[in-house]
Amino acid sequence: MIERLLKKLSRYGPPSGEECAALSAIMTPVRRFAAGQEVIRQYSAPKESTVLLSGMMGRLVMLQGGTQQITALQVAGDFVDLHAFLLARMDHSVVALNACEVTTAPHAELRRLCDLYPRLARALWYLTIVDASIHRHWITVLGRRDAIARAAHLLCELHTRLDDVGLVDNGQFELPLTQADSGDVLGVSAVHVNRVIQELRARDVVTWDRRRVQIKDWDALVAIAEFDPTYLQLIQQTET
Amino acid sequence: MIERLLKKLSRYGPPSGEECAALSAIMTPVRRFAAGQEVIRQYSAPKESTVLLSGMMGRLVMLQGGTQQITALQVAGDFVDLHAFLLARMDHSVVALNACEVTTAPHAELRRLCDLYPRLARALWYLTIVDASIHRHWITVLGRRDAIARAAHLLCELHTRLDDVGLVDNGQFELPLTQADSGDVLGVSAVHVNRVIQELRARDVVTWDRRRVQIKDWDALVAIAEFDPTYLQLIQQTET
DNA sequence: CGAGGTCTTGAAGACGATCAACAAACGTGG
DNA sequence: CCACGTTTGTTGATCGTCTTCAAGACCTCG
Repeated sequence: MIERLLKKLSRYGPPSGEECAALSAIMTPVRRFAAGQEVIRQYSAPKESTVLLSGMMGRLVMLQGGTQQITALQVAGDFVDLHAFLLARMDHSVVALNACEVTTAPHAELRRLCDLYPRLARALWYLTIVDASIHRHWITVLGRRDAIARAAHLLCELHTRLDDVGLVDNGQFELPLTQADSGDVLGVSAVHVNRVIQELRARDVVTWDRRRVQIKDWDALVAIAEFDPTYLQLIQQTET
Repeated sequence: MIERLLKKLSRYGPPSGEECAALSAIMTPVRRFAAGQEVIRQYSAPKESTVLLSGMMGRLVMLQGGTQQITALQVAGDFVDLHAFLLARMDHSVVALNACEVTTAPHAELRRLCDLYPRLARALWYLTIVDASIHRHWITVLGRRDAIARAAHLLCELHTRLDDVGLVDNGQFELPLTQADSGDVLGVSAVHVNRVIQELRARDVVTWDRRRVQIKDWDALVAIAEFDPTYLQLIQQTET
């Protein structure tokens, strides 16, 4: 069930069969969420952490004045709120962007496993650190790049992350974000997202129609985004 | 020596005397850095992690075209690059913003302690998660707030974090950032930083002169920044 | 006292926000 | 299966924020 998660964990150092089995064993039955549903509520204090099995979710912060910001996107195999394992309260909500399947790991069980298997604990820790690396990267994207580079960057990142879990088909993948949602990710208005997409289309770099993206010129997209996937930490680590 | 760090760690759950002693014991002798010095080089693979004892540092990413972004500021007591413990390569450099004192913890020793003391491991993990929480918050600040709110937010955050380690004196603290540096934190040009500071001065909210900031109207500053310190996680956690 | 860094100011222009209106796609119920 | 309402996407016009460039003033430190 959680193969995709185990694959990500193995990037830090393959967990033993025993560790994999132990982690799999504490997972609760699959639950489903419809597009738009709130999976985790801001300010709540969950007693379990959620693994996304399929679909896409966003971490959403509501601001006064009705504006909102999506601080992260989660794809299949991500441990969506592993940080809640150690943090008292959620500082954001998590919403399903399309139909999603999840399973959860009770915090008490996680704690037991972390005490028992220090290397598994570090592999989980590692996941949260990769998350932080992605956050830092988006700080530079939002701080220093214009709208078209931001949009291109989003597509590059999602292409790479989705490809990693086998969800890219010939340069084509599902992007369940409306243009308004994309604006909340990129920190620009929905109208401007539209104009930027048109620009990308005009340059024959991508097509982006009805929640499906097709990359037509990867190199050009990478150039616009100044994309360097290092920060995604998709290469194998070696415990020194 | 690392009292400030231990205090931060204790927020997750007071480490035992044994854990504190063990952590203190692996720390290397104090090293000093001058303002402007590069403490950790981007793309390097450090074999030890750095604790900032005094001074302030910034995590800096260089971009093509000569622009740069500071993705985080570190204050006394911070474990500056604890994430490097688990990450193969630094995706950014760390520079001293004023005269700094540091000590370091060799990764091999850290690993040994984490195997030995699972609760200490979780407290360290917790530190990296608070870092990520701060990153997420800055994503919303950069994505959704204008320049004056960003500047006010920076001052609010630094006031709160510095106050936490006893470095605020009557609303006054040292901010060793030039206006150009501040621009690299806030994602705006140096010129605009200047204009925003003048606006804050004109509104009688702060004085900010020669690396010293004096908060004159905290409530007004908080209002401009829409500052809510929850994300800094400065309240005591309780392990459930 | 001179030199380099930092701060300040002005003017011009780019980028993106906002508002408003309409078109296209979607989904829901009759 | 169509009708209708709602959501999403598209376009144009106007306006404000912030960038860029350039120049001068002010510190600070050797």
